[in-house]
Amino acid sequence: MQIKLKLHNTLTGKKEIFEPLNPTHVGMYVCGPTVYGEAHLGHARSAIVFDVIFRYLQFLDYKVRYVRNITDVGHLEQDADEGEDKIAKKARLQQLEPMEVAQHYTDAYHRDMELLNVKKPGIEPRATGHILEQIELIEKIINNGFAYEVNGSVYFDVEKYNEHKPYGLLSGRKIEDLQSGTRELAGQSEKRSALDFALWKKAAPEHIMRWRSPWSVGFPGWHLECSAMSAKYLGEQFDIHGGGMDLMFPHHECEIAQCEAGNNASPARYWLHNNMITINGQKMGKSLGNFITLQELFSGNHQLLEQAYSPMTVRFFILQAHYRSTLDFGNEALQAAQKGYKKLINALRILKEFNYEEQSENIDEKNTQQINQICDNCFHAINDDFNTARLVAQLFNLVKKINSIHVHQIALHSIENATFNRMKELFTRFTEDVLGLKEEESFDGKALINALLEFYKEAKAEKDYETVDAVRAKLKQQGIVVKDMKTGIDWAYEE
RNA sequence: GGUAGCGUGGCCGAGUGGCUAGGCAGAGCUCUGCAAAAGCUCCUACAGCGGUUCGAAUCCGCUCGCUACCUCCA
Repeated sequence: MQIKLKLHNTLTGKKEIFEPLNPTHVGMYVCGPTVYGEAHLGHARSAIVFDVIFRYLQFLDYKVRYVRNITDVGHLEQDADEGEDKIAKKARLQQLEPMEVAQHYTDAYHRDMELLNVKKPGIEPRATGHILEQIELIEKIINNGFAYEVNGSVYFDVEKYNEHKPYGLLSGRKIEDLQSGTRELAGQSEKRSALDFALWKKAAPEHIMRWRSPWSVGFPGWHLECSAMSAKYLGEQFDIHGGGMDLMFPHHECEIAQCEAGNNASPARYWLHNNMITINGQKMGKSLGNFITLQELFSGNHQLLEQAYSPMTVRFFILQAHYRSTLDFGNEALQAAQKGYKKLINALRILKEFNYEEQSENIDEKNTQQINQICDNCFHAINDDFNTARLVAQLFNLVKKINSIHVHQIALHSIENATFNRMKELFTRFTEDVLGLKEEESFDGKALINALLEFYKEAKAEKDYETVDAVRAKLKQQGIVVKDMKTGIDWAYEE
């Protein structure tokens, strides 16, 4: 069965059949986090959405080069002309080296991503490690006449660029509309137009993140890193560029302009944007201060949280919605996700234990046909712009079949052998390999040992030595020895 | 103000012209020492008003409500 993968391309506003530049390889670049704070639910969504896309492309046997950057030169805060680097600001507050702050939050991000079972990208480049590449790109843009230098800073000339190629294609904006929407800062700006953006900024004396360049000692502009790093690792043209919808304008728009102006090529063929997480219908974000960090979610330590939610619950919650829809946070929804996740994972466990031996002579045509249909539907769902919500729905249809087989309402061997194998393979691979859901052990091993020791104690009191020996043997199999001491019963790891 | 989008059953959330998504919650039944799990059944909605159509949640128009982007943000 061959259905083509379709994806929604922000650049065209349409669903298109995915055709990579090279039929066997895919290059994908996703905007990663700016590491000046703890990762929150929004970061998780973006990471998980593109993780699933990465996983599914691999499932389809593409060789994928996945690049997700770490932004450790912060973007400018507030107005460009008086901006202070976010990382530098945080560093001053905490009396730390900027790189120390960046490292701390990078580590925190990695820790959270690992908990969420997000695969590591193939390359995770840092902006500070690619200052030279950024300088080179600026030089190309200047040489092509699309940037100008003022007092050691370099700005991108949006109007000039717009004469060459339309600016605003990605976000559906027209330069006239943008111009009417901005107000000129009288005399304060070095920029020729309010729409222009910085490629290089001369550092003020107190600015602690600084590098030498042909123009000044300073730091690169807000959008440059992604252009420089994607070109370096994926080439001037590659297949997929992803990120949050909030990055569409101006970040991705500027990226396109920079690449066109410097390399004369539109960087990505397909632009994918995930929608926002909302909280009471309002966007969750750093700027609004209404975000919930992943650590708070995992620990339940937040005013809005009624309980802790495990990483897999969070992952499942995100996958139950399509990535281009907003997803509203709520305790009720998270609790529903928790139950749903466990239902799915219980079925997976059962399925793995089925032992199909020999096909019976009486084939259950109806169920065999239905299972095949559901398997087909799984592909239709995921191939339709990575619709994980529909895929999950189909997997739950299989859960019903799996559970019915488990309680012998459907006879295992009445399902056609090939169909059973197909179900087993697809259910497992879609759940684990594509959706990235895994079994999460929610129990406490030590509590279980203590529970067993209760029985041990009771049996001993009743002089039921058969049970006593059995319990001791079972625990020993797990490398636990029971210690009968005068002071009470205890256990230890077997030495 | 400009641009884009959204409004689906108690909750979350798919669906873009006919073919009851799915999860959670609720009700009943089966199973069962009790309970749970599981299965089956039920609850069958598309903001409002008009229009197009044999047929609309789905297309068009209007009205109401909400949101996002235009400034850093996943």
